[in-house]
Order: sequence, then C-alpha cells, then structure tokens
Amino acid sequence: MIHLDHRDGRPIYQQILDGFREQIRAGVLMEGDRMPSVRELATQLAINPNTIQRAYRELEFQGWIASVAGKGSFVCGVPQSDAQELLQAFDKLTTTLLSMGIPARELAARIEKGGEDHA
Amino acid sequence: MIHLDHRDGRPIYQQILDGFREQIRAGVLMEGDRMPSVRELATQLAINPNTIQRAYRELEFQGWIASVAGKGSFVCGVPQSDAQELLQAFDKLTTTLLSMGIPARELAARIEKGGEDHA
DNA sequence: GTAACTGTACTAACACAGCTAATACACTTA
DNA sequence: TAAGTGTATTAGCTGTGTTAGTACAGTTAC
Repeated sequence: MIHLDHRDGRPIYQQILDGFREQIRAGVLMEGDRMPSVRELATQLAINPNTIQRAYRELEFQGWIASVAGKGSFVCGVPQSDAQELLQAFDKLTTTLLSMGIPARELAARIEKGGEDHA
Repeated sequence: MIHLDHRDGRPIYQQILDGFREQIRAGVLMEGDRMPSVRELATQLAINPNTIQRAYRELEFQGWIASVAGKGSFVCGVPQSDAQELLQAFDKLTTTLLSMGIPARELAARIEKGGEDHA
C-alpha cells in the first residue's frame, strides 16, 4: 500500500515511484502481479490520475513494470540496473564514512546487525 | 573548489551545500578555515550572491560554518548530527540490499575494498 | 455490439520553488 | 574614510508539479 506524506519534500509522483520500487525490491510485489489501475489508485490516494500515470510511465521506462492498454500494468521485477546503482551508492557512502574516520569494523558490525532476518 | 552541474537535478544552492559538506567531511576544509566570501564565490561561479547566501545560511543553521558580519564565514567542522545521519542512511541501504538477496559477505568485502586507503 | 473497464495522450491553468536583480544596511579592518 | 565582509528585503521571471477536463484506443464480459 502506497502512503503519501505531504510534509515530504519529494513530489507526489516521486513518492509513488519510490514506494513501488521499495515494494518490488522487498518482494511485496512480485513478477506478474497486477498493479492497481491508474484511476483506482488515483481515487484511493485522492489525487489526479495524471500524477499516477506519470509515475507508472517512469516505472515502465525504468523496467519495473510493463503496461498494456486495456489490460493493466504488471510487475516485471527488479531491473538489473537497480542493484548496480544501489551497490554504487553503498560504495560511495562507505567511502565517505571511512574518510570521516569511522572504522571498517564498525560498518561490518552494522551489516550483521541489520541482516539478522536475512542471515 | 565547488563545481556546478546544470544537468544535475538538484538546485544550485543544494549543490553548493553538498559540495562544502563533502569538503569538510573529507578534511579539505578544516575547522577555522575561512570560507570564500559570498560575493567572491558568486562571481567565480557566475551566479547570484543571494544563492550563495542561501547555501551559507543553511550551512550555518546545520552547524557546519559560523558567519560573522564584517569578517566572513568560518568552518566549524562536521556536526555530530551528520555522522549519525550518514550511519542511518548506511543502515537503511544495507537493509535494502540484504532484502534483495545480496549476501552480507559481499557487502563486507566491498567495505574492505573501498577502505584500502584508510586501513 | 455494447458496456465497463483498462492505458494513453493532450491542452489549459494554477501554485510554488528556485533563481536572479537591485538595493540597502550594519559590521570589520586597513 | 574606503573597501571589504555578512545580512535583509522586495520584485519578477522561469520551470516544475499538480490538477482539471476531455478524448481515444485496446480488452473483457455480457
């Protein structure tokens, strides 16, 4: 379920975009699942259908979903480029933290701590 | 030296903000160092002084620099809140990557790889 | 074939943020 | 006094985000 926060600085279509990306990454939405229709989600979130469509168009362009006129929009999965970008962000963040003097052991320890559910 | 990229989606004042934060984190700018004056940097970057001032005001509010009328702006260092926020971002990113099935060992290995200069 | 649902496209209009421009004032230093 | 600092204010332009309204084409079930 997508949740909008008007205090969030990000535009609405971006929040929708990020929300679905997170759900697909987490496996809440899986390959083949049907996305809510543009009009249905617009009504539910009390916003304009055009804003939903903009998010969907972007999701399709990036390879997260596939839209078929008359049928609906369907989840494709996590595009290859996404994992690559996240790992790149991880490296950059790691480099910054190390340059600030935070020991590599502490970062490694945090990975174990956060990954208890996935160990 | 701050570098602006007009293809970057971030507004100019944000790029300046981030640029100085990175320089202070990396130790390029150290506590007590003098920041370039509002007008000087504006001329150098060919933008309006107000835009620089906006970035400086924010930097001062967040505790990165201290400004004194008539004298200039001076580096304070990395605020405590910053390291905390970066570690929080690290945890969130780590959780996402683990949820996508990337093994903790691979992330740990990347830390070592990126931290060779700081080991 | 018709109705009801899908996605898609387009135009117009409004609000707000980012940025510029111009000006002014107060403080510090030589 | 002059030249350099930071700071404040107002006005205006521009682009982006969003809404509103309308329209068209494809799919599905009756």
